[in-house]
Amino acid sequence: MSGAQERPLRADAARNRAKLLDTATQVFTAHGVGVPTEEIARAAGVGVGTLFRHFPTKEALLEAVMVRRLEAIAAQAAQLPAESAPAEAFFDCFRLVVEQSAGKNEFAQALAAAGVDAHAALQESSSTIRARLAELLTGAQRAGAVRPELGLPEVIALLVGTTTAMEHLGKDAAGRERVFAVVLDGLRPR
Amino acid sequence: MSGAQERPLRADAARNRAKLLDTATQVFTAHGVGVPTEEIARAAGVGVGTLFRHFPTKEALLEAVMVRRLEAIAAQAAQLPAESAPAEAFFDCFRLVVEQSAGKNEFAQALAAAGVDAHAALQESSSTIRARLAELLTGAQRAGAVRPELGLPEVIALLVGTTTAMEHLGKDAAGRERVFAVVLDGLRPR
Amino acid sequence: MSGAQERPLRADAARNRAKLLDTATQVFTAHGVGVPTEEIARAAGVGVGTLFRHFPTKEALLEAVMVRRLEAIAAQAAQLPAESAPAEAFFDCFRLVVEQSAGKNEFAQALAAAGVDAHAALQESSSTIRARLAELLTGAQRAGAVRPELGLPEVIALLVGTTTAMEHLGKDAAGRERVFAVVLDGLRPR
Amino acid sequence: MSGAQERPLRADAARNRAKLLDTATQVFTAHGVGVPTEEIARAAGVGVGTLFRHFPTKEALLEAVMVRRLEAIAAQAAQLPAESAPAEAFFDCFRLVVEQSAGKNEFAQALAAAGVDAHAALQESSSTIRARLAELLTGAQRAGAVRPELGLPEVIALLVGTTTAMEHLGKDAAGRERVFAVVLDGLRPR
DNA sequence: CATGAATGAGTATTCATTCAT
DNA sequence: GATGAATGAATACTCATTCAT
Repeated sequence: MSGAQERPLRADAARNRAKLLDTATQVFTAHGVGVPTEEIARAAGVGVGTLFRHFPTKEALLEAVMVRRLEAIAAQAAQLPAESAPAEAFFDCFRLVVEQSAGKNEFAQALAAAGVDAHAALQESSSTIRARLAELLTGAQRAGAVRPELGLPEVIALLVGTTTAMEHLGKDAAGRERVFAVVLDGLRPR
Repeated sequence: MSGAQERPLRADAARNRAKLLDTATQVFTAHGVGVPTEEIARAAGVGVGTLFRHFPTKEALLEAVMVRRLEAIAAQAAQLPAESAPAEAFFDCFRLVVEQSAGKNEFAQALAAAGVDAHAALQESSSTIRARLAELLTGAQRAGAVRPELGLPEVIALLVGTTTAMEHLGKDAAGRERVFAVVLDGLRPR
Repeated sequence: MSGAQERPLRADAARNRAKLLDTATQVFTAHGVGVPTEEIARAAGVGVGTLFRHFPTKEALLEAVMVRRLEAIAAQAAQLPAESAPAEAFFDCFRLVVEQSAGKNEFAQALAAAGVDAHAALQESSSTIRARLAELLTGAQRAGAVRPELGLPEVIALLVGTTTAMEHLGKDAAGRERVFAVVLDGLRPR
Repeated sequence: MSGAQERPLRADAARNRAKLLDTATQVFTAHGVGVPTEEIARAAGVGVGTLFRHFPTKEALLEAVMVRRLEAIAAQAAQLPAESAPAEAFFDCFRLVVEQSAGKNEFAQALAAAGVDAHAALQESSSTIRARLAELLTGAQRAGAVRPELGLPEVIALLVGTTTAMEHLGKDAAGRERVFAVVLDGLRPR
C-alpha cells in the first residue's frame, strides 16, 4: 500500500537520507518551516542537490518529517493495552499524542488536516493513529470513562487545541499538568 | 499619553485606511499572513504606495489589524456584568474571546504572544483583555465556579487552544458546542 | 534672452519659492542630491505640491539652485578690477570660484558640464562666468602671470579639480592654502 | 591574517566572478553607481542570483571593484625605483595613480575616503598605496624635489583633484599634459 | 493657490529548484 | 551519486510626480 517501489538505496545514500530527516526535524522545530532549504542541507552536512535528490520538494521533506513523527506516535499508541484498562489507554493515548507533538504544532495540525487535503503518505500514517484513537475512544466510552456524545472529530480537535495550549505554556510543567487536568476531566461524563 | 498627535485625517484618507484594514483582515484570514502586500492593496482598490503610506511596514499593517480585533473584543468583554453573576461572566468572556477569534488563530496567538514580545500597541489592547479576564477569573474562583489552582497563564493557554480546536471543527456547530462543554466543564472544580 | 515670460508672482508665492531655493541649497549640500523631494518640502515648511508647482521637476529645482549659485559667483567675478591688476584678478577669480563652490562639488561640475549638455538657464549663467574667466585668463597671460599655453578648458578642469581637492581636505584651512599654493604657482610660467 | 579561508573556487564560478567584476567596472564607470544590479548581471550574462551569490550586496560588489583597481595600482607603485631617483619615483607614482584612476573618479574618491569610513578590504589596499606614496613623498622632499611643507593629506587631495580635472578634459591628450605640468610643477619648491 | 494623499514603476535581495562539474 | 553554482520569479519598500480636496 506504500505507493512507489523502494529501491534498495546505497548505504551512504540511506545515511544521508536519515541525517537529512533528523536535521530537518530539529531545524524546522527550532526555527519554523520558513528556514531556507540550504540551511537544512548545510546543517546536515550535505549539498542542496543531495537534499533535492532525496526529497524532490521542500514540501516533500516536510511531509517526510511529519510522517516519521506520526509513525513513531502510531507505534507507541499501538502498545497501549486497550483491553485491560480502556479508560487509561484512551487518556494515555491522548497525552501521548499531545506530548509527542509538543513544540511542533505544525505537525499536530498536519494530523488533523490529513483528513482533509494531505498527501498520500501523510494520510496513511495519520489514518493509523486516527483509527487507533477511534478504537480507544469507543472503548473508553463503553467503559463510561468518556462522554458518550463525543465523536472522533471533536476529540481530534481537542487534541490539536491542547497541543497549542501546551506550546503557550512553554516549560511550565505544573501549568501543563493543570491544563491536562482541565481537558481530561472535561472529557469525562458529567 | 498616546504618543503622536493624531491629525484629523482627510475624508478620503480615512476611507482608504479603513478599507485597507478591512481588506487586510479578510485577506490575511483567508490566505494567511504570507500574502503579498500588493495583493492586499489591489483587493482594497489602492496602490501599494497608499498602503505603505498608512502602514509603513507589512508588520505594522498586521499589527493594526490585530489591534482592531483585540479592541473589539475588549469592548465587548467590558460589558459583561461581573457583579451579579461572577461565574457566568467568566464563562461568557471565555466564549466571547474564543468566538471572536474564530477563523483567525494567528490573532489569538498574538494575544498570548503579546505577553512575550509584541509591540506596544498590541500590548496595550491585549493587556486590557488580560486584565479583564484576570478579574473575571478571580471572581469566578471566589464564587467556587472555577478550579482555584488555575492561574491566568493556563486560562489564556486554554483560550488559545480552544480557538485552535474550534478552527478544526469548521462549521460543525454541534461539535463546537460539545468541545465547549468539555473545556468549560473541565474548568469547574473537581 | 531669459526664455519664459515671468508673471509678477504673488507675494506669498514668491516667498515660498525663495524659501524652497534656500532650503534646497542647504539640504542638497548637507545630504547630497539623493534626498527625497518630500524632505526638502518639509524642511521648507510647504507641501510637495507647492514644490512641484514652482519647480516642475526635481532636476529643475536642482538647476535653479545651481543657477542662483552661479549668478552669485558671476556677480562677484564681475567686480574684479581686471585692468589695474590682471594677474591678481585672474587668481582671485580662480579662488573665488573654488571657494564658492566648496562643499558642493556637484555645482562645480555643473559649471564645467554646461559646455556640453546642461539646460538653457544653466548654460546662460555658466557662460557668463566662463566668458569672464576667459577674459581674465587672457589678461593674466598677456601680463605674463600665467603660462601662455593654457586654454580655457584646462583652466576650468583645474578649477573643478581644485574644488574636489578642497572637499577632501574638509576644514583644514592650512592644508587648503597649501593646495592653493601648489595650483596657483603651477599656473605661473616656468 | 586574512580572515576566511578561501576555497579554491570552481572553474566556472571563478569565470563568472571575474566576468562580473569586469562588467561591473565598465558599467559603473560608464553609467555611474546608480545602475540597477540586474543590468550588471545581464551585461555579464548571468542571473541576478549569481551576482548576489558572489557579492552579497551591491555595496560589496562596488567595494570589490574598487579593491581590484587599487590593488593593481599598488602593484605598479611597488615597482617604482625609489632609491636611484627619488624625485622621479614620486612624480611617476603621482601620474600613475591619476592615470589608472582616470575615468573612474568615484574610485579615486574611495581612495581618499578610505582614510575615513571605508570597509576593511578597501582600507587595506588603499593603505598600501598611501604608505607607498608617503614613502616616495618623503624621499622626494629630502631630495628637494617637492615642497617640504606638503603633507600626505594634501598630496592625496591633489591626486583626487587632478583625477577629476583629467576627467573633464576627456580625450584631449595635450590638454591633459598641460594640466599635469601645472600640478607637477606646482608641487616643486618655490 | 496650497496641501498632502494617491500612484506605481523601479530596486535590492531571497530562495526553491535545476544542472554543470 | 554528490556537490554547490546558477537561475529568476517573487516581494517589501521608496520616491518622483499627479490630482482630489
